[in-house]
Amino acid sequence: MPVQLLKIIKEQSETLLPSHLQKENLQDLQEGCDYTNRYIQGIITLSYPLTKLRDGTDFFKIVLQDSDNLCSQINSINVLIYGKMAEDCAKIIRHGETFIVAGFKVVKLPTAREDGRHDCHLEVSEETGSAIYIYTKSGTTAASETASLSVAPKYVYTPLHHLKDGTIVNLYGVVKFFKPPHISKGTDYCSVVTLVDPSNVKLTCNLFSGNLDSLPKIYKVGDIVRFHRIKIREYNGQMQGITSGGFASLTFDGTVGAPVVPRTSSREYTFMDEEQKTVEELRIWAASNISISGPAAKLSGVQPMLFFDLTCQLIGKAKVDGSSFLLKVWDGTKCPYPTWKVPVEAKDLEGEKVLLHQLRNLVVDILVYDNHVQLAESLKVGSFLRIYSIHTKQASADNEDVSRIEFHLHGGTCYGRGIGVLPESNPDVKELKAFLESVDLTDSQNMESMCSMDVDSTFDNVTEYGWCFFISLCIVLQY
DNA sequence: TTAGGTTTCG
Repeated sequence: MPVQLLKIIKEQSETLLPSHLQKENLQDLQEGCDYTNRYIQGIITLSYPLTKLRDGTDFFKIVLQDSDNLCSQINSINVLIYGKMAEDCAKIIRHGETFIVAGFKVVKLPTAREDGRHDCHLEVSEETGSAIYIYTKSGTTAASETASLSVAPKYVYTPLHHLKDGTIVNLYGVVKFFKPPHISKGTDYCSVVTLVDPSNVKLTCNLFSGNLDSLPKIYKVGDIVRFHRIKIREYNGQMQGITSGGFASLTFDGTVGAPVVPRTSSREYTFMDEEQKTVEELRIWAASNISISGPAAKLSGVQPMLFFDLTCQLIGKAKVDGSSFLLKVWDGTKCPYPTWKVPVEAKDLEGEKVLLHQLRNLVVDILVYDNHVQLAESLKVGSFLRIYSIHTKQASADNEDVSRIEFHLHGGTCYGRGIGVLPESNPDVKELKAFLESVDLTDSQNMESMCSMDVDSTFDNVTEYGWCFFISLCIVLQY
């Protein structure tokens, strides 16, 4: 049986291996030595597609990380598997699982590696007497002829002050700063996240993915994240994290006492009591060590010349020109200043016209620029957003004697400037929805008549449309 | 590859 799936019980994995096998350290591997009765154990951090060599031999390559020495400079190694074993392994293995190989050959590479991996690789095949043991999760019986029960792999989490250049690690952190996912200048979405932990070390991570959904779902400073398989590099004298193959994340609300429910796009993830405890401990630490009082504001609290984060509902949107896009939003409160209206062609405006008119004194126009345009175009009317670092600017048009407040989301991502879509399950969204449903639109009309400075009125006879508006509003708010 | 935190052309 070349590839065996083993059942492991907590830490006692060795007892299930043949007794003649001795463990070898990754750091001590040398070309030319006899490893017939030695084994290397590690976590699978990367695997490549199964291929065939020119002579028809199956070939499968994986990267193994030494889970006992996560902090050492060189802690991973390429494992090249040939023949039947390659085929078997390709069917069975998953990232994060523990992999043991015995009876391998060590081959030194001609040039030094620069990616933190060992300068040798392991060659493994049935013909040379190799044996492979995989600790797999229960249920993954795909290609196994043997019993295949086991516990989930045990992950090791590195505190932020123990990170070393060139390693791939798992870690927890509290979000101190973040840029919501935005389109990078390359091919992927990018999110920048700065974490801290009780060691008081900061780590800025550059996360990239072609799939928006696989980046962490961070909504506010103070959220807690768990990253798996993040690569650590030194940049400008500081450690930096960057996504590597197999990167996965969980995000938790950072509020003490809130349910510990991970936000993730992974179909499968491990999350046990121990991890729940870690999240709860980090919440308590963060409560007294992180300032989460962000620049959030309601529209009723905005002032000219201010940057703030707005949680709101999208009511309408419109193309303006190639480099800017209009979002019409509300949060149920009224801005104390007259606000600008961005002129757009009626045909370019998407959104329920009746509702837009009904809410016209509560809706504000936010003009987003450059890199935010593409994301803004994709937003669905009715969805809930958090727009980060909106700039309010006071400006008066030549033909008006009153100055109006303009809302801009400038280009770029400084200070986390960007747009995030919040799910309906988000506590802030639930609160906002309840508030929006309670807004008395009769009052809104009254406010209009009382507010002499507000000159926006396309047509004033609202009573004529009253019931129609009310019913439409009820329908929209239902969704 | 991309970004690498530290606000604004509009």
